[in-house]
Order: sequence, then structure tokens, then C-alpha cells
Amino acid sequence: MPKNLYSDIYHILKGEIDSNVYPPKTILPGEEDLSQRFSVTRNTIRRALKKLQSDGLVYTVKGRGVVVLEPIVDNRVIFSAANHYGFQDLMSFPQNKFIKKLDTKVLEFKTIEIDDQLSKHTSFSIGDMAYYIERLRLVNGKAMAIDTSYFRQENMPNLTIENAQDSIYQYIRDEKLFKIAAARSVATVETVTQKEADVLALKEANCVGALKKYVYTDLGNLFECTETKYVPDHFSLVGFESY
Amino acid sequence: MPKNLYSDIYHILKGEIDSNVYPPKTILPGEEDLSQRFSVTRNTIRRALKKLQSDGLVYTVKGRGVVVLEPIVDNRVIFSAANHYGFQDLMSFPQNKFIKKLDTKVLEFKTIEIDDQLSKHTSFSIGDMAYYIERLRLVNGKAMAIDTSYFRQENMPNLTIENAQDSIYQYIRDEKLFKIAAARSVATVETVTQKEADVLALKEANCVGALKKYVYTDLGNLFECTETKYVPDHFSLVGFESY
DNA sequence: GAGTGGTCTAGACCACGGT
DNA sequence: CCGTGGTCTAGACCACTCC
Repeated sequence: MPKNLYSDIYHILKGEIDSNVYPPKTILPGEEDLSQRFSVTRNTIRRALKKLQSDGLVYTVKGRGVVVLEPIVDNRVIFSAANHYGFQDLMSFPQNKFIKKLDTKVLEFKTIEIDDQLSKHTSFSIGDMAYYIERLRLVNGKAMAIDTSYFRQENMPNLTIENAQDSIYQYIRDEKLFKIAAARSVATVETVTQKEADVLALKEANCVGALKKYVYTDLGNLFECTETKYVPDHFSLVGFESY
Repeated sequence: MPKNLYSDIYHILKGEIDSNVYPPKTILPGEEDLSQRFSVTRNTIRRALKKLQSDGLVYTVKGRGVVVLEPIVDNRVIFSAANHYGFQDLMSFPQNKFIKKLDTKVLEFKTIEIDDQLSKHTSFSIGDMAYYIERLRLVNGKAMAIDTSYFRQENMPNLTIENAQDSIYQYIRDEKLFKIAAARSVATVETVTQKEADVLALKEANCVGALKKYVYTDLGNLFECTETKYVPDHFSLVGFESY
């Protein structure tokens, strides 16, 4: 499905880096050269390079060129701050091939009214009606995370427990309710409650990784606030920054 | 220090969003309008908007416009995956105003040779010589993190314990050894060793947030591998993604 | 159909690194 | 000095949303 020049070029260059046409520490051909090779403007080449850079595959040094980085290896479940629509989508990451089975167990499903305290937690407005959903996430049959979610009811009036059991994001897409436009997240390490320790079968460990995610519709409405608590030692969150 | 048109415009628009000229959920003026207002091309406006978007202040919906997002509040020490040169720079974040004092205590400082096992951990080559440094980080007088670092000796032949005590990044800048070009990081939650629990005075908690950071020079060399372990409940890592 | 952002071209000048 | 990437302009066409 080639559609954009710059993303085609991005994929070609990425393939060439992966297959060692341009090994780590070498410098890519200059932007002018690449322009000629692909018969596009320097601007289009620059967009492709920008994308490679935001992937953490290369970075540029003014006056010298674009340098290829050595790859990093990590053997845990990879997720990044906000780049998946839902838990189900973890499996689609190529690094996460070892995930064979993802299950969800709905622990709680009810509608509630947002009060003062919940408003602080969720950033919803006081008086809003919301679904409150607790879900246990199982990877290859083992409890790996608990989600505590609030979904604003206004945006999805007829959500059922069956939808929560399957995939809420799938439901939103199927029903064409709205589009998801952006997500913000805050990751922390927190000490756990007894209930969480029991459900996640933590044994000695008494902390979890907490990822609080705020998701926005394409109208600028916050419609979801979910806090996911992950068991220790099995998840990693990757990042890249160039200066 | 206005230098780039697009970043000037970025700062102006950011200020206007902060001061509620454009409140949350409203739509910014179109790119064409902004072009005229600032007397620049649409391209330049687009770069400024892109920067606002990567800050998580705003996101765009094709065919509709640029939507202003509601702000998120969080009351912990904020750091983001790789966007600070060193621990010392945490203080310069506006959100971290409550940090009054940052201290470093060097626990260990020696040179070692990278063997097979260390090569796996650091991604350095076997046989490389490296500095091994352990540092305890104190925020407002309280132990908050331990750094375990490896620096490739080749890149900085004359590092002293005094440099480690102050700021290694400052030393690199002062001596003009090389430029730092990029960093990659992996964040996880890990169970701690007894030693770590003692040094960080963890009390009941037995886990930490671990951030493993790989830093590259402008020649494409990996020169630093640092693993920082943070005490629970006091740090948060923020992210933003738009779809 | 009018207006929005998304992509792309063909030029230009500048700041920086290496020679 | 020359070559690199960084910024910017002035135009063009397309896909999408909204009315």
C-alpha cells in the first residue's frame, strides 16, 4: 500500500539499515544524493530521515551527516508510552512474538457519577456519567496487569460488559462512534494494595508499574482515563531522544 | 534569543494557549490565517504546530483543524525518557520547582575491562576499558536514586572521581571531548537487592523504577550505559502520542 | 462546494564540520 | 574552501470534514 513518497522512502531505507546495507556507525548518503536516487526533493528525503530518527535508528549531525545507530536488545514485553490503542494490540508488535494468548477478565462493570474526588483523578467534569471498569489482563494464561478504567458515557451510550470483555477499542471502531486522536500518559512505580497483590499473584514483590493514560477523541474531548498496573520485571517502556 | 522563525512562533502560540487566549477544546486559527498573521509560509507555521503537538498541547484533525488539549496535572518529580543530559538538569524543568537541593555521593569509582557478561549488559565491545561508577542521588537531602554507570574510557581518558562527584556531562562539555547526539532508554520496574533497599532506605517497598539509558556521541559511538534506580512513588515519566 | 490540513516541488540562503 | 544538514519561501494538488 504505497501512498506517500516519504513513507515509501522511509521503509526502503529502514530495510536497508536492517539488512546491513548501511551498518551501524556508518554515514548514510547525503540528502542531495538520496534526492537524486529517489527522484524527489530534499524536503521529501528529509521527512523520511526524520521518521527514521524518531524510530531511534539514526540521528543526524550537522555538517557531517546521518549516522546509523547500533540496535538495542531487550527481552521483556515491550510497550511504549501511548502507542497502542489497547491491550489487545500488544501482540501485533514484532518484538512481542512470544505472546501466544491474551485474555481479559472483567472484574467490575458499572456506571457511576463523577464526584469531586473522581474529577481530580480522571480530569472528567463533576456530574459526568461514566463507566467504571476493572479488568484483569492475562498473558499466556498468567495475570500480568490490572486496568482500572473510566469511560465517559456521553461518548458511548450503549457499552456492554461483552464489549469490555472483548475490546472496547474494537467496539468504538466498529460502531464508528468517533475517532481517537491522541493519548497522554504518565508512568510511575507505586506500592500496591493487598487486593492488587492478591489478584496479580505478586508473591514477595509489593510494587507495580503504573501507567495512567488519558485518551482524547478527535473533537478534543477526554473520553477515557485508564490506570494500568503491571507486574514487575516483565514489562519495559522504550524511548528515544536526539539532541 | 530569537533565532528561528518557527520556534519563535511556537513560543508565541504556546504562550497564548497557556494564557487561555485559546482555551482547551477550541480550534486554533487555520494555517493560512496564521501564515498571514506572522508573515511566513504555511510550512513554517506547520513546523511550529508540529512542535506544539509533540509537546502534547495540541493535536490536529484533518479537515477540521488544530484542537487545544486540556492540561494534565501531576505532583511528582517529572522526567522524560531521555530528555535530560544528567541528573543535575532535573532542576531546570519548570514543573520541578520544588527541588531545592541536588547532591551526589560517589559510592564506587574504578576502571574495568568489559567481559562477555558486561558486553551483554552495556552493549560495549569485549575488551573495551570502561569506568565503573556508582552514585547515590539525593533530592532535598533524601536518597532518591542510585546510578550504576559504565563510561567507555576511550572517549574520556582522564576522568577523575571529582568529575563524577560534580557533573560528568559538564566535564564533557568543558573539555570539548565530543558532542552528545542521542540517547535511548528502557524503563522497567524491578525488584531490588538488599543493598539497594538499604542505600535508598526503602522501608516496606521492595521495588524500584529502573531506567536504563544508552547515550551516543556524534560519531555514532555508544559511550555511556547507565542504569538509574528510582524510589517508588516519587517519580513520573510522561509521554504523548498522537494518531 | 468551501475550507481544512497533508503532501510535494523547486528553488534559496545560512551555520556548521572537515580540508 | 566545499559539503553537510537546518531553515525558509512560493507555489501546487490532494483528501478530508462540514454544511
